[in-house]
Amino acid sequence: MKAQKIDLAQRLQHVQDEFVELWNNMGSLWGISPTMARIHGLLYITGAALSMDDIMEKLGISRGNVSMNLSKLVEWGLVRRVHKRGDRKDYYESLSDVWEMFTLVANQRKRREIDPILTTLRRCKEELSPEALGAQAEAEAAQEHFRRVNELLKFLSMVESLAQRFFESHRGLREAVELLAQEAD
Amino acid sequence: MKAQKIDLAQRLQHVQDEFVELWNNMGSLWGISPTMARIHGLLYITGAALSMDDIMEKLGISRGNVSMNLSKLVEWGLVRRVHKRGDRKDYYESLSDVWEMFTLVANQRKRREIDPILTTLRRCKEELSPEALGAQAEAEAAQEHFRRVNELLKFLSMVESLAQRFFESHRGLREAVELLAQEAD
DNA sequence: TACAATTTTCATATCTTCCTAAAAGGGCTA
DNA sequence: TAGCCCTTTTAGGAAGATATGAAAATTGTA
Repeated sequence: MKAQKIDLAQRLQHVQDEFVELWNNMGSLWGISPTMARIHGLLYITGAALSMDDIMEKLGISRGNVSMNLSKLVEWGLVRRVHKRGDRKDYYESLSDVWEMFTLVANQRKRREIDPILTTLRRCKEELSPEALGAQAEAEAAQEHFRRVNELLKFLSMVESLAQRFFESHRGLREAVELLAQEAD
Repeated sequence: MKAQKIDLAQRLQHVQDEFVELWNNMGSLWGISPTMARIHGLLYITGAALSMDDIMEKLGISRGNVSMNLSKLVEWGLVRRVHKRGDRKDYYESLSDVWEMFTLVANQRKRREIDPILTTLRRCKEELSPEALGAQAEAEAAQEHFRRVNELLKFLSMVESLAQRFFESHRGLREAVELLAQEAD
């Protein structure tokens, strides 16, 4: 029986390592740094509230690094601080709902990356508009530029409005996915 | 009239610069390197077939760099080589359809990032299955790990099957967007 | 308030990624 | 096949991103 327990612990450990490594790679997809992703992966897979020391030890990274990345994770909303009575340490635990996590990340990225792009694109369009160019707007080159900026703007505006609708909560996301899945039958 | 033409050229130049800079930032969102993105941005906004020398000059980057990034762009399918009769230089031109470009990028990322993740996740699930763990599968920790891996797997499988359906061509993407937009009314 | 336990900050060090310049490669044309 | 023109590859270096560790700040307790 003892041997079995040790065995189990090892197996879990192994799966955890594999999972953390996986999350590490997934960081680039989510637009977060690898270490931040690893910490989150560890918290997600274990499902436990861990202290900084736990994390330092399990991932072999320094205290400062853990501290900085944890505070980013908390800021993103993927992880929250929890306290244990009679213990002065802070503990951290991951959200457990995959949909919710995904939605949070998607929203962050939208706000931080898509929105500024839209602003710039609108300005470009402005600068190429007939009002700004006057008679020169007739020029072939100007028209081509205008057309391309506009195409892109149309596309991204659409993406943005859908995101608005479906990504503002994880319920919205579920709804969207169900809708699409249904159609796929 | 002359002054106007010069003026127009300057304005277009300015918009191009702004656009290239924008694309540069967008690189991270698409998962391509900033320079690769800038080159593509330039080709997209000008709508012209440019030579390596043109690109080197307009973006101020070295020949080797342009060469490497162009070949990646061609590999991704975002840019294609074109030849001009009586000219030994290669020229490069971007796709013009925004939907098509987006679909290409999405597919690349799926293949290169999501698919490997799914493979790993399935292996993790395997290792945590009752078959692999036997009686130990009853342990609370094992069950929690299993549940979490499984949640994620379900989520990503769904994403993957939707992507299969809707991202395999840009027509599919349009279809999906229309469906969602409709529902949003 | 003083002390001890934690966490955060920040200057420094390390690592990775990207870029360049130069050399090698490939293919026309004469 | 020699010479030219253009492209690709590569080794090394520069810039940027990340991690570290120790000092400073914060927090809770007596």
